[in-house]
Amino acid sequence: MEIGDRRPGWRTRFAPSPTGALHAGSVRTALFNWLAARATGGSFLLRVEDTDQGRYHPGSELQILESLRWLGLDWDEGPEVGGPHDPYVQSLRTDLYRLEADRLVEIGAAYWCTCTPARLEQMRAGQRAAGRPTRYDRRCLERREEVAAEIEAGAPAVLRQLIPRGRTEWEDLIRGPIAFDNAEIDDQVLLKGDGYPTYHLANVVDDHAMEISHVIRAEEWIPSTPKHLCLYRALGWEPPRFAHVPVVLGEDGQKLSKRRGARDILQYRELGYLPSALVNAMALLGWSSGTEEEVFTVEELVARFSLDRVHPAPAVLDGRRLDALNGLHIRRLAPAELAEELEPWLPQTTGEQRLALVPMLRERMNRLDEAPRLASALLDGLPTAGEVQFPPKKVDAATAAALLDAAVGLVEEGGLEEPDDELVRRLGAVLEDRGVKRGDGFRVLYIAILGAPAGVPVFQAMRFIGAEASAARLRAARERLDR
RNA sequence: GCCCCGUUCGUCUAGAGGCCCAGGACACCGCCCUCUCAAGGCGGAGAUCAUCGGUUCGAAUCCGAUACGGGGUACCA
Repeated sequence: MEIGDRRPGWRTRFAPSPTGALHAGSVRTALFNWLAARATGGSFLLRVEDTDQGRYHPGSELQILESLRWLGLDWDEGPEVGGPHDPYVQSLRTDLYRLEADRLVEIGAAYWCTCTPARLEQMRAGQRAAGRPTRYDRRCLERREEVAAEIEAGAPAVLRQLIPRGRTEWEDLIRGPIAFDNAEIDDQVLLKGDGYPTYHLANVVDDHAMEISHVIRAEEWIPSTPKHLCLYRALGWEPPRFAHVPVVLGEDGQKLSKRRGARDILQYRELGYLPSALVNAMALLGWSSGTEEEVFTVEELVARFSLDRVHPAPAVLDGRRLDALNGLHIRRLAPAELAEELEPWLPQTTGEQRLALVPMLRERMNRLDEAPRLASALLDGLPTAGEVQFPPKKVDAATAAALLDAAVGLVEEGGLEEPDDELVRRLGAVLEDRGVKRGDGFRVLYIAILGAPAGVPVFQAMRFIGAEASAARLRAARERLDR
């Protein structure tokens, strides 16, 4: 690295509004912000944007914090941890917005408006009918004295941004240059009738106050970025860099939305996904390492992440790929770690039991919720015979009987102390003598021990349930043959 | 309607003028390994690089138009 090439760490932020749970789309945006901060040795801030009282959803703030915590996206400043720019909740910062709003009025970058919603609606309907863009017609800008008098008399009013003439452009970190003709930009409401700021004002004031260096947000914000840039300019502030990340689409190709059944990110925990796998999968939506590696721990992502490797097209979260990735992450866990992850899924077990189960389960599951099914015959007893064909195909009853007899004898003599290879050899000999393939013949043992022709390795299973239980199950199967 | 963003195998993507009659991953199929099922290894199938037209000796890569998809167009964020 050359001298002068050192860039200071980025200050990024995730600014959710507490209107509901987080879904994969919003979490992916949070993740990119977090990764960008961590990758550059900067800071990641969390800010609650609760300026819309109408849409406030009680409890969702805690849900959001828990989601981020579960995924390991820790914040350096924000709710609960505080920081030099406290508070990190917009409803507690209204004085600040009011102050800057007054400044904007003074310098002529904003004006008060008393138009009623009904008039605005009528105005837009007319514009639309005429094939023109829908923008505020600045009626109140032209009648300032009247407006002032109306407000004096107690009329409700909003503050509008006065968009200057010209062009507004910026170099988007993901999309390159983007330009808007200011004539296309509406005179955005900055302060609502209830005194709260809109996102547009609050976001600019806070990002500046909190010294955010890079605004990484979803692409739906592209059309309002010029408004924000105009605000920065009017206030005399240097704007941050902008990066608009692509949206995440559902498997139906539509944008994820709560309305269309996008699931709360915490539901993935309930479904048996590991946070590291989810983070890995979300990082791969739009971002790629540039190498052929794709399975990454969170630390590996931090070491590799860079915003300029983000692809601008929307991406679909593929459940099958997530499952496969989750399986890979499960297999990457140390046995003790997996045993611990399994606790909620196998509540009837001890830690020691789970550790013994891990070698049997780890290659066989992509999601933790598969553990109960895989371990059921070992923990809950043999399932009822049901539909299973016994003896299985390609195995005659006499061979099955001989195999089971041999197995019972072996188990009772303490044969389970022997290594697998030895057991396979000794029981396999019984089958070979009768011309039955081991693979076919051993299904008899699987059905006897697990109640199904396939499952976790049968000798390991027998050791887990113990010699006594194993012998009992083998005998029960032997008796079934006689009936 | 108006504005903006996007478009490579079913899905996620690599690709920044010749290395690409396009590479990887998931899913799918086959083989190997093997006490079953998996896991793992190897191989296969799968993309006229949205379309059309330019630029160029040469284009997935540059330019333009069109189509399609997405987003915005609120006193929501």
